[in-house]
Amino acid sequence: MWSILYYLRNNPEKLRWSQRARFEDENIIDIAIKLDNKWRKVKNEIDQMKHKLNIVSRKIPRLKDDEYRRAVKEARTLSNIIKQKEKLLSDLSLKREKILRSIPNIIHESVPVGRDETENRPIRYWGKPKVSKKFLDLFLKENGKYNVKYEVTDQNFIGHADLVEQLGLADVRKAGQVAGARFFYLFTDLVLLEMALIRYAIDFLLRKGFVLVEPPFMLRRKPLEGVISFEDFEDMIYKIEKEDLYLIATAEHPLAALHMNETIPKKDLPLLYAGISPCFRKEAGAHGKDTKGIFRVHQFIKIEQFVYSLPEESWEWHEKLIGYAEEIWRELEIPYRIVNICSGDLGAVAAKKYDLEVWMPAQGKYREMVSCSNTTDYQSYRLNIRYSVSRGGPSEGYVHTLNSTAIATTRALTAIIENYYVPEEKKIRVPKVLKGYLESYSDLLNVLVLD
RNA sequence: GCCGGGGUGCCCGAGUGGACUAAGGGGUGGGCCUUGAGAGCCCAUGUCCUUUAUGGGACGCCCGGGUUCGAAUCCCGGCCCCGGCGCCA
Repeated sequence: MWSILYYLRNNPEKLRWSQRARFEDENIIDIAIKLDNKWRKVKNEIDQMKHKLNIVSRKIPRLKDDEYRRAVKEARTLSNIIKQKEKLLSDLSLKREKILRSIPNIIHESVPVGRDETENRPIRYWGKPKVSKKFLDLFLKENGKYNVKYEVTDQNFIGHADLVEQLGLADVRKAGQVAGARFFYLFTDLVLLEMALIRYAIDFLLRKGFVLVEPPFMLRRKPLEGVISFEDFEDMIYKIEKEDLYLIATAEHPLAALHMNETIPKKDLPLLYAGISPCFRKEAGAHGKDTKGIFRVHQFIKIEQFVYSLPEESWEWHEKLIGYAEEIWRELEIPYRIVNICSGDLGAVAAKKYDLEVWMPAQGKYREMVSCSNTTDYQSYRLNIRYSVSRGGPSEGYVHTLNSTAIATTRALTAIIENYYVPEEKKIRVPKVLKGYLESYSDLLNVLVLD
């Protein structure tokens, strides 16, 4: 049974608590309960009337003359009453479904309760960030109370936006003229580095047992509604004019839709998919944020981890997915921290979310590179994805779905650029794990150095 | 884009206005049989509702409307798939 409906009928207090933790309307739960009860009552009434009608209707072909006419008349009357009542029911049913779907995912107990991103909780650190003196206070204020090693330096780091321009790696200004803000042209070195990142992430996930998928880059509204919430539509989704098609904002969307309306045999779970796709985002809710460079852009390429799991295994998988992302960033040798996103900052879809934030020396901050969510049955309910004991058997419940970034190219590039820039040489060193992918181009590289 | 054919359960496939069961086969789960396996036989195998019943009921044949006492079946609109033509990286 869908968890929202289960708790609505058996333990509504849990839903009220979740709503409170999210700083969202608690009354919606009681409205939903009332609507659900009313709907069930009316449905039951109609079912009984339909039963009567079916009995009359079925005997009609065996009747003659007066009996026949009487029965038809009775059936007609019943039929009309039912039709009227059904209008009420379909109305109720729509309202009920709408309100049920508007309830955000139930937050997990381990999610810190907090109002906004300032209350997100760092849970572990890796690496030793180099902190410029001018950022030290800020750094300590945010991270000082946690177990973090760091190194104070006199060095003044240059931001990636300035670097790519100075080194001729990208042209954001020209892209602005031809496409608008938050677009970019990347040139040889950066494109090759991007390709290397992609190849690296793909190879990494293939070794972990993921099935590599290139999904549709556009989706119809129906499947998209199953994987994102209404706000997401407004804030991030581009629509194709005059068609029922939307550009995907991440491979998560088509990967979740891959098993739409299916019942998956238990023994096939978990299903692990590594998606590769471009991602298109309006970034509508981000005016003025990260306007320079290629940190926050309208399009990028992303390698995404996506898992369908049994409900009882999804929390284990959540830890594994963030673990894989961490492995990737450890291998790239860039300091990071893992943040447990607090209740108020959690989107409607996720029950719990970890961000992996890497150290950006020029900003003096950790910045999000990876977002790893357990969406439990939020998406699987909407997309009708269940699991069963055996192939073709009756379903036992909804699967859980999880998603996590492996590598989002433009962001990963900014992290590499800032962390691997060697000012004395005006060069960018290539992380060890990527060298193998770039060796064959070594004589063509202008700014990247393989050592 | 145009013309033609099609969409039935987990799969194949019958059914073109009314049998209180969507035939039949396959798959899957369980049982019987067997020293064990296989074969064979039996049962089960969509969703929802029902103040919980070895119970009862509604719905379900691509989606949405309509006609009818009654629709998988007839009508209208949409989506998708296959074939042919056109266009095309």
